[in-house]
Amino acid sequence: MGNKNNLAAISERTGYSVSTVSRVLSGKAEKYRISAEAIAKVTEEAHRCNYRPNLVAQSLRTRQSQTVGLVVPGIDNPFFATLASVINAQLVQHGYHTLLADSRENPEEEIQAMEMFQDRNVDGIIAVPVAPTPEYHERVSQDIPLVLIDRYFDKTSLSYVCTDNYAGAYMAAKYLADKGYKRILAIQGVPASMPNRERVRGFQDALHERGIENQVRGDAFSVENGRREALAAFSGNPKAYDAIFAFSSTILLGAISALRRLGITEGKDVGVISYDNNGFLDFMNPAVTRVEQPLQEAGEIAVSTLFSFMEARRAGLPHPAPVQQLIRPTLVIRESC
Amino acid sequence: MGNKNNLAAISERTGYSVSTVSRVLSGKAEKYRISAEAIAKVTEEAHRCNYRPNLVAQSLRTRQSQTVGLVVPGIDNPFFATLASVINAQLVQHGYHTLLADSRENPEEEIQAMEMFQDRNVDGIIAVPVAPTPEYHERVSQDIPLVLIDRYFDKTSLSYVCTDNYAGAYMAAKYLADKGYKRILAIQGVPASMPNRERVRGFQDALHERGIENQVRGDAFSVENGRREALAAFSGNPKAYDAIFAFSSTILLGAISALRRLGITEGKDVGVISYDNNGFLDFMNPAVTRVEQPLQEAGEIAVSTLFSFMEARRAGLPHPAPVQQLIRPTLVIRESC
DNA sequence: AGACCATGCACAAACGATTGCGCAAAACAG
DNA sequence: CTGTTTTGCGCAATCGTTTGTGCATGGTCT
Repeated sequence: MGNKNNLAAISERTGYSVSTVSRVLSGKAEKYRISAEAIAKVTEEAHRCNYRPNLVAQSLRTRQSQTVGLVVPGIDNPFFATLASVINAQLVQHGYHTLLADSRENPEEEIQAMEMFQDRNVDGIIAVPVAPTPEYHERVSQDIPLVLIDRYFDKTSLSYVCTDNYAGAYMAAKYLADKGYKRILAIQGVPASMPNRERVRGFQDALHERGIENQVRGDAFSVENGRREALAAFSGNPKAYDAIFAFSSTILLGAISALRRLGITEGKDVGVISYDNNGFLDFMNPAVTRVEQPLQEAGEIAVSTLFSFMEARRAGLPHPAPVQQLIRPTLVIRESC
Repeated sequence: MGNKNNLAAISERTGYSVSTVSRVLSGKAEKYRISAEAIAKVTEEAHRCNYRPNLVAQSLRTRQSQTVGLVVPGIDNPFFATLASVINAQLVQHGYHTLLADSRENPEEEIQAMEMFQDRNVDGIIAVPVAPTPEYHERVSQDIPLVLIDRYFDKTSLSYVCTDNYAGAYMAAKYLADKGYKRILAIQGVPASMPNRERVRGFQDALHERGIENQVRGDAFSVENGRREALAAFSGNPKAYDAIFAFSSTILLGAISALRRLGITEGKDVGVISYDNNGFLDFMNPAVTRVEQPLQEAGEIAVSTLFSFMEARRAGLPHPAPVQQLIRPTLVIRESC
C-alpha cells in the first residue's frame, strides 16, 4: 500500500536496487544479466502495485517524449479535423501521442506553437504550415524531425506530403469544359498558400488550353468568402457564369447560399464543382461533384515519413533525404454539373 | 554561442549561481532579494541566448505541466472538432495546452487515454465520456481535476457541463406537433449515452402529452444507422411516418439519403428535424430545422470550472463542490418541417 | 593454489529545473 | 570593538528515470 508508485518504492519493497528494477521493467533484463529470480520478484511487485513509469521523468532523462506535435490552421474545419483524426490514430498505433495546436491561419501563433513543441521536447512535428516563407520551419527542422502536410513551400528542402492540387484542379476544370460549360468562375482560398496557387494554375491551364472563358476571385477558405464573391459575381448578371468551381467545401456552401438568394438554382442554372472531401456533399441536393483528396493515405505517409526521420535521429544518422510527395486526388462525379 | 541553453549555462556565463538565475527568470527575484545588478545581467544574458525553460524538467520538479488532457469519442466528428477547437482556444488563452486523445467510442481506449494523461502529469482532464458507468472517472477525479462535457453520468459527484437534452428534444417534438405532424419517428444514437436517453425522454414526453403517435429506433450516431433505420421504417410504407426527428446530423444525412432512394422528398412528403449544429444544415435544400447546442458557452464553462478545481488543488484546498450544469439549447427554425 | 572469467547486482552521475536552508559580508547598533 | 541584523546569494537536495562503471561472489582452468 506504499503511497508512492515509483522505482524507488519497488526497489525498497523487493530489496533490489533502483537500477535493477529499472532494467527489469524496461525490458533490459538480459542485457544486464539480471537473475530469473530478481525478474520474477520485481515484475510481480510492479504488477501488484500497478506500477506505471513517470513519463515526465523518463522524458527528461532520455530526451524522448513519445509525443508528436500537430499544428493545423483550424481544428474546427472538418478537413483538418479529419486530418488530425487520421494522424492521431496512426500515432497511437505506434505508441505515440498528439500534442495539439491551432495556428488559426496565423503565422505568429504557428511559431508559438512550434516553440512550445520544442520546449516540451516533442519527438517530431507534423504541420500544415501557414507561414508565408519556409525559413522558420527549415530552422526548426534542423533540431526536430518535421513533415508538412496539405500545404508546403515552393523551393525548400522540407519534407511534405500533399495532394497534387494542380492535377486536381486541372481534372475538375477539364471535366467542366467537357460538359460544355463556357464561362467558368473559380472562387479561390488563401491566395498565397501553395495548394491554392497550384489549383489556380491547374484551373487556368486546363481552360486556356481549351480556349474557355474563366476567372478567379476570392481570398479565403471560408463560407463568407464564397458567399461574398458569388454575390458580387452574379448580382449584376445572373448569367455572368455558367459554372462555379469552389476551392473548398466551405467556399461552396457560401456560394450556394448566395445563388439561392439570387434565385439561381445550383446544378440547373449554374453548374457547381468543389474541392474537399466532406461526406455531406453527397447529401446536398443535387449531390456535389468534387475533387477528393486521399486524406487517410496522406496521413499515413506523413506519419511514416516522420518516424523514419525520428529513427535516423535516434540512431545518430544524418537526416535522410527529404520526402516530397504529391498524391493524386480523385474526381467524384455526382449531379451538380 | 553556448550550445546548451539552460540555467547552468547562463549561470556560468553571468557568474551567478543556478539558483539565482532560476529565481530571476521565474520572477521570484524580489522574494529572494536579488540585487538589481544581478537581475539586469541575468535577464540580459537570457535574452541574448534566447533562453526558454525546459518544460519537461520544470514539470518533473513542480508536478505541473501546463497541459490539459482532452478525450473525445471521435475528433473527426465535426461536433467534437468544434468542441475541441473551443476548448483548446480557451486553454491557450490561459497559457495551457492540449494533449489530445480519441476514444473512438470505446471505453477501453478511453481508460488508456486517461492513464496516459496521468502518466504525463496533466494538470486536468476534460472528457466526453463513453464508459457505461462513472466508477473509473470518479477514481481519476480524486487525483486529477476532471470535468465532463456533452455527456455525463446519472447519479454522480462528477462535474459536468452539458446541454439540456431533455429540453431540446421536448422543444423539437413540440414544434413538430404544433406544425400538425401526426406520426413521428425518432432515429436515436447510442442508446445508453445520457444525451440520447434524455432526448428520448423529452421526445416521448412531449408527444405522449399531446397524444401523438411516435416511435424510437436505431442505435448509433452514424450515417449508416440513419440510413438503415429510415429504409426499414419507410420501405414497407412510404407514408409510415410524416416526420423524422434525427438525433444527430450524421443520422439525418443517412436518413435523407434513404428517403431519396425511396423517392420520398424530405421537407415535402416527410418533415425532418435534427439535433446538432453543423453549419451545413443551412445549405441543404430545404435548410434543416434543428436543435442547436451552445458549444462556445459549454466549452468556456468547462474550462473555467476545471481551472477553479486546479487552483483549489494547487492551494491545497479540498475539492470544491461539483459543478453540474445543463445549458438550454435553442431551436433554429428553417424550412424542413 | 593462483589466475581468470562470468555472473548478478549496486553506486552514483546524469537530465534541467525549483527551493529550503544557511552562510558570508556589509551595515548598523550599543 | 563586539554583537545583531540585514542583504545578497550559493549549497545541495529533490522530482523519477536511465545507464556507465565497478565490485563482490563463485566457478573454472592450469
